[in-house]
Amino acid sequence: MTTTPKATSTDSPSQDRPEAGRDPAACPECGSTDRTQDERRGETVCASCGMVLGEDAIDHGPEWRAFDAQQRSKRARTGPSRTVMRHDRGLGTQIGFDDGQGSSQARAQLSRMRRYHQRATYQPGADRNLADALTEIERLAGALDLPDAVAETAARLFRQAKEADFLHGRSIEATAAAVVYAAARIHETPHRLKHVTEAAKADHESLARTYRHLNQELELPVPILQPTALLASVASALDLPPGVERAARDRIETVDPKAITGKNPASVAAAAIYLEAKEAGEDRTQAQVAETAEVTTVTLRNRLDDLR
DNA sequence: AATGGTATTTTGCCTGA
DNA sequence: TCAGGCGAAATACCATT
Repeated sequence: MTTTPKATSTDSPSQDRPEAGRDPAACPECGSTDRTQDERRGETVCASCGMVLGEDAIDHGPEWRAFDAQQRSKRARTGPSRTVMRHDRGLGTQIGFDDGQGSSQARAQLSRMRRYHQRATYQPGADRNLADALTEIERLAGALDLPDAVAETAARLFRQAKEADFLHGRSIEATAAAVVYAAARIHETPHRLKHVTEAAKADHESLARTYRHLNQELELPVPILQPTALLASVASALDLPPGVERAARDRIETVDPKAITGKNPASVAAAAIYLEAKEAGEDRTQAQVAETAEVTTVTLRNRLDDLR
């Protein structure tokens, strides 16, 4: 699930609120939401105080300008960007359909070439599997609302898995689901394995097993799930102001790691949110917080003890 | 009604046959 | 692939505010 900063959109923009940090889009230095782009340096700077808010912006546009279609086709030296989401990385050859001139014999030959080429491109076996898997990965990423970058990582992982002969004796579906889950973990886009299972064409059991093996075989760079990664979704689901989330983050970061390691990160996040909501006068009941974090009130209370 | 405590059961993960 | 062990979490039930 992507985070929706709901609170900011409902704030009336006409009202001047100088407190920094209230609005996550505001400049942390002076609170202004105005910003300018310095395209030469690739920086985003605050319009009122000049603080650099973002660096190394990537210019995705072409390095030339075209003023009409003719110029465009002349100046475009490249095809679409290579993508891991196509089984041939978008680099395939296609035989054109322009067979307007030439004998009927030549036309027939072209048509035959096209047909054979088509068959050769989608060769049965390996690439066929890959294409199927990529389709499934895209479908899952869509169903789970995952960003494109995650889907691309998933696709890359699947290629890796294939290279490593991981697929032998395993279902495409389970592996596809496993790489999607792995990619979500790698990108710290919190997603419960349970949710992936629901969207996947594989049962929880085999998915978990496949993921575990995948993790071992490819030695995936999966970071351990930090409670802080879950704060945003919990806070926004409870309609809490951004300040609560920030305070909760601080609290988790300053607590003795020994107190919370090995504990369900969702429960830690829930406890921090509960405490800070109360602190901010935005009381939520334990039951409410526990429910949104998908833990029980008992667990929540245990984490409250750990945090205080 | 919300919070907090406790005993017991369930669950998930790991390990080693 | 299975059993067994383990800690964490859930469940059920209680008391206190």
